[in-house]
Amino acid sequence: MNQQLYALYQKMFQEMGPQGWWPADSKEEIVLGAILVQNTNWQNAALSLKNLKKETEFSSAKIVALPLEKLQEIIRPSGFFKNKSRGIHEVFNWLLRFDTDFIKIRDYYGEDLRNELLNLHGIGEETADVLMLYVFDVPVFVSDTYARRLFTNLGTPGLSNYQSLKRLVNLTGFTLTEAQEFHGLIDEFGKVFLKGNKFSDSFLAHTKINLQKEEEI
DNA sequence: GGCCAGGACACCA
DNA sequence: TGGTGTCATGGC
Repeated sequence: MNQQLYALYQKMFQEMGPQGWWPADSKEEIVLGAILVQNTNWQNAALSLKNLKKETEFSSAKIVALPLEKLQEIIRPSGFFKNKSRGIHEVFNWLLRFDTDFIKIRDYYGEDLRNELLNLHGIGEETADVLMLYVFDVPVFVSDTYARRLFTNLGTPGLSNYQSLKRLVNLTGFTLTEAQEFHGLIDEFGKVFLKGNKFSDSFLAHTKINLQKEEEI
């Protein structure tokens, strides 16, 4: 376990409290939200989710049965509706091959689950990790933009893309709940303190973490 | 009226 | 492997 990393998590949790990510009533809703929120804000994703719930009750069979044009119309508020509609159809067809049984899917693919997710159209590195963390209950690190900006501010150089931070972080020793909270805390922190260079005003202003250095030791 | 928000992908060198 | 253009909406 990386003590610096866990100490950071504890400090953020003490300051900000539990974030309760991911906000949803079902695993299916999390899958949909994860795709719909790509490169937009949660408010827009929520509009599409509201439409989808009204139309399908988040039933896998009903979602897959929706004509592509109809699905596009329903999710229009969250943007990129052509790409996202294709992704939703592809992912839910995949889920239906396992009767939308998420435990069965995780047990079937095991260590290959993340790669299997990446093979689905519309699921990239970040969304794959989000699904691992909140849908398949695997304690992984989501190395998203806010995470990279946070660790850059904390003193880790060279975080130019998703993999650059992802490969420096492993959450060994974190429970599932802690890993889920960690991602929520990082993103909520980002919304408050990483816009307009307000990091120096935050409670982490004097915290230093160089994960690269840690890796070399 | 431009900028940004809880990215992914095709294409290129 | 890594960089760039494109996809689109809603709120400020």
